[in-house]
Amino acid sequence: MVNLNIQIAIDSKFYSKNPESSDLGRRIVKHGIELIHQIGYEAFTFKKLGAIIQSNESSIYRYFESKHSFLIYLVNWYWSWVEYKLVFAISNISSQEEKLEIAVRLLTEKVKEDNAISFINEALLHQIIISESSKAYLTKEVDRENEKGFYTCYKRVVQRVSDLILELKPDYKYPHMLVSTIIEGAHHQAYFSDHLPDLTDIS
Amino acid sequence: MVNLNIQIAIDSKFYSKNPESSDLGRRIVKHGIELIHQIGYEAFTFKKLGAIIQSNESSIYRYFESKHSFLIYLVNWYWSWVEYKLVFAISNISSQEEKLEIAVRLLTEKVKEDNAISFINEALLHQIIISESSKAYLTKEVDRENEKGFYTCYKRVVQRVSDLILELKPDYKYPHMLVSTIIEGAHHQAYFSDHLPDLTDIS
DNA sequence: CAAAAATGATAGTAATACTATTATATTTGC
DNA sequence: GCAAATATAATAGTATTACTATCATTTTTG
Repeated sequence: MVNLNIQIAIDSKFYSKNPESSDLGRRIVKHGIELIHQIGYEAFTFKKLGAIIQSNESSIYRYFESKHSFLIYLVNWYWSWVEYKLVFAISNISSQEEKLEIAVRLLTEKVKEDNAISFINEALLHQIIISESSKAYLTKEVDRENEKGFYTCYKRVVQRVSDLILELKPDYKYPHMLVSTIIEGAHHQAYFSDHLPDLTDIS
Repeated sequence: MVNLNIQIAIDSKFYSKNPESSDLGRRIVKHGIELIHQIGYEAFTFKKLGAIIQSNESSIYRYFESKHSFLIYLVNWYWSWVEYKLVFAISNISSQEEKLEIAVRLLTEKVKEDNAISFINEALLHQIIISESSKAYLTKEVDRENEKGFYTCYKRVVQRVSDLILELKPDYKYPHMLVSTIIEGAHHQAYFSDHLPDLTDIS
C-alpha cells in the first residue's frame, strides 16, 4: 500500500486526551504496542511503559483512563484502519464477486509492514489483535461497554462485508455469522499455527 | 444422558492435591465454577472462594497452585468429559457419516443440565468454557505450558473428530483446522448471540 | 489413642491498578 | 518578553491481588 499519510480518525470516547495530538501521546501508543507485543497484555503496565518512554505513569493516565481502555483504543484503531483499507481496496471495482474476494483476502491475510502511519507498527498491532483483542470483550462488562460503543469499529467492518455478501445473495441468512467466523477463524488458525499446531494443519 | 455415576479421570499434573478425593476439594471445584460463572475469571480469587465455602485461601492453594491452574483444571475436565460423551455417543454406530454428524452436533449444541457428576454443573462449566477458556492459552506462557501438556484434552477431542473426517475423506487436507474452527466458531457465535448480536444472525 | 495428615488462621510480600497532590517544565497569547 | 495557562513529572498513598510461610487446630487412621 502506498504511503498516503492518511489519518485514522478515532472517536474521542476512546481516550481522555487524544494521543495523536502530542509527541508524548504518540510515544505512548507506539511503545505501548511494542511493549504489549513483547510481554503480553497481562504483564503490561503503565508504569513499565512510563519507564521505557522516560515519562511517568501519571502522565499516561491522562491519555487513557485504564489499561483496559488502552486495549480498546488499539482495537478500535485497528478496525478503523482495516475499514479504511477495505473501502479503498474495493472502490472502483465493478464486479461484486471480486469485491468480496478482495475483502476476504484483506481480512485473512498476514499484515505486512506498512508505513502509512509513522507511529503505529501495523504488523505488531495485528499480532496483538490476534492474541489479545478477545480480552477486550470477554469480560463481565461487555454489555455495558457494548452499549457505550466500545466495539463499533469491529462491527462496522463486519457489516460492510456482510453487505457485500448480501449483494451477491440477498436471501442469505447468515452473513454476519459468516464474516465474524472468517475473521475470528483466521486469527485463531494463525495463533494455533504458531503455538498449538495440533489444532490446525497449516505451518 | 443417563446418570451412570462415571468418573472423569484427570491427570495429576492438573492439580497439587486431587480435588475429587475430599469433600473440601469437591466444594472448591463446585463453588469455584459457580463463582467464576458469576463474577468472571478476572474478578475471581481464591480468597473470595474461601469465604463462600467457609474455608481458607491457604487450603485452596493446597489443591491448586494458582488461579490459572484452576482454570486449566476446569478446561481439561471439560474436554475429558466431552471426549467421554463423544466416544460413548458414536460407539455402536456403523455409519461413518452418522458418527461425524453426532460428533459435530455434540461439539456445537448447548449443554443441558446433567447430573452424571454430582459436584460439577456441566451447563455452567460450558458457559465458562465459552467465555473464559481462551484465557487459558492466550498468554505468553502458551508454548511452555503446551509442552507440559496443558492442552492435551482439547487436542485429543480435535484429533478424534479429525479422524472421523479422514475416514470419510482420507485425502482431506484440513481436518484439524475444520474441527477447531467448528468448536471455536460455535463458542464465539453463542457468545456473540448473547452479548454482541451485531456479529451474528442468531438469537 | 497417638501419630500423621488435613485444614484453618494469621501474617507477610511484592506487584498491580489505580488516585491525589504538588512541583516543575513548556506553550501560548498578549 | 512575560504572565497565565497548560502539560508533564515526581512522589506518595490506597485497596486489592496473588501468592508464600508459619504455626495452630482439627480430623483421620492404623
